[in-house]
Order: sequence, then structure tokens, then C-alpha cells
Amino acid sequence: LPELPEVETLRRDLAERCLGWTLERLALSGRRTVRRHPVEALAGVEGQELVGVDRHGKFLLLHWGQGDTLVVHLRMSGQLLIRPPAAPQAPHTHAVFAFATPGGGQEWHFVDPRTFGELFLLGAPGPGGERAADGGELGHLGPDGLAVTAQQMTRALAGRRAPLKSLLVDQRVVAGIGNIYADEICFEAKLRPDRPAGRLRPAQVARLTDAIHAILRAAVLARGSSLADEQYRDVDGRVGRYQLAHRVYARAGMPCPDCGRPIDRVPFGARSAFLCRRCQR
DNA sequence: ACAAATACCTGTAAGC
DNA sequence: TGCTTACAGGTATTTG
Repeated sequence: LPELPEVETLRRDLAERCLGWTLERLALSGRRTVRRHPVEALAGVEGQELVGVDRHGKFLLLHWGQGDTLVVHLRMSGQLLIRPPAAPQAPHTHAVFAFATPGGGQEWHFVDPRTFGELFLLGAPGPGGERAADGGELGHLGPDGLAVTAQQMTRALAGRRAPLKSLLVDQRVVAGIGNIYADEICFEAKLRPDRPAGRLRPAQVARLTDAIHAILRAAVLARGSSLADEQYRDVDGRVGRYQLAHRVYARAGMPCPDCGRPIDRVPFGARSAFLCRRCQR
């Protein structure tokens, strides 16, 4: 599912191929796709040129020529596909961006079976006319996972009794990590995901921060993870390959790559955590 | 202030 | 075979 590496792969592909394209029409058919503000607020983006593609955590930011920023979040099952003009739409296509391009025309199809994903215009007035407070709709996000420092992690973890994994997936602490990469990061750092977050020694916080950077960077290089359902696809519909490098996630019973002991699956909230009891303390 | 639980969804797989 | 149930999980919201 789309976490930081998958959204960063999307960002890079769009920035490489789509800058300078002019949005001629944005057709929104999904009833839940725009829900933070009236859908009409997006009409103003039509006619503008795509001038920048940014990312904070799992949020994709599309910057347009007249200063608007359209935010895309794929949540669980969202995909953004580059398709030729008037290409057939896959089931659950909720938005179609039609562009004028140097080559003639292209489309983006926003596909999202589970409808958790969303689009919104940064700073647009909400249903009651109110605007988001300081920092906008993204103001709650912590530092991006690729840039977070050990000092920032130390501050965020201090005094917290919650399990380490809970804080790794808390977007206010560090933005971009989800269930898959939290387990992989804990393994890389040799720390149990269920240990209290506030009791890490400075050397362990440093190891954790290094692990965050190393795992996320490696996953970006591999163009993200596609799980068994192959739900995650890039703009061309291709799967990632970092799932081949997973060492603990969804690998219960398989040998730990470092010590050979079978990987454990332990209940974690309403879900699970995967870890090696011998290598992770 | 913090922590834990729940709602939101649908496709897939497992179980009977 | 066909049905029911459990599970996958990011974020906002609610509850404790």
C-alpha cells in the first residue's frame, strides 16, 4: 500500500514526465473523492500548467501555474495512472485529468476501489466556508521520513509510553511510514516494535533514525513495494520490487535473514507486527 | 496530554 | 459449489 517510497516513486515519475502539461479538464465522478471542501473549488485548476510536483509524507502536492496546490492522497488502494487520451477507464476510476501536452494529449486516471483516497485544494474553504488553520491541511505532519533527524526523533519519543511502532506510523511524529516499513525499520534498527518508545537510549535513537533513512531510501530505489494483491502500481501500471527485499513483513514462520530463527507475528492493536525475537530487543 | 479504539470502504481469501 | 466471515490498513474522529 502506498507509503512514502511509493508516493515518492509517483512524484518522481510525474515530475520527470508531466511538468509543463496544461490541465484542460478535471472530471470528478467519485462521490467521496473530494470531501474536505465543495468539489466546485477544484474547477479553478483547469487551464493551469503543472509547474511542480512535491511530496510530504504520503501526501502528493501538485503545484499549478497560478499558485494553486492540489493535494492527492492514495490512502489504501489509490492509483494514479498516465493513460493515452480517451483510454478505457478501469473500474473505480473516480477522477480523470485531461491534459494538453507537447505530444498532443494525455490523461491521468485516479483509480481507487476502496475510496479511502482523496483530492483536495490546499487552503480551500471547507463546507462551512472556513479555512484550515495555520500550516493548512498538512500542518499536523511531522518531518518527512527521508529528512528526519535523530534530534527530532529524540524529542518526539521522549516520555512516550506507546509502543515504538505506534509512533513510527504516527504522521505527527514522522511523515511517510506505514505498517510495512515500520516493521522493516524496526528490524533494521534491531529494536522490537512493541517496546515502549520513550525508553530508547541515545545510541538506539540514532540507530532508529539511520534505519528510517536506509529502509526508505532502499525502497525508493526499488520503486516501492507491491504486496500479494499487487494493488500498488506506478503511473504505467507496473509493480514495485521492494517486496522482494522485505525481511520481516508478512513473513511469519520464515527464517530471519540474520539468525535463521522463524519470524514471529505478534498481535499489535487491531493488526499485527512481524519481528525476529532474537535479533530485535 | 496521551493512548487506544473505531469508522470509513471493497476485493480477496479462508472457512464451512 | 456457494455462502459467510475475516482481513488488509491510513487517517480522522471518538472514547477512555
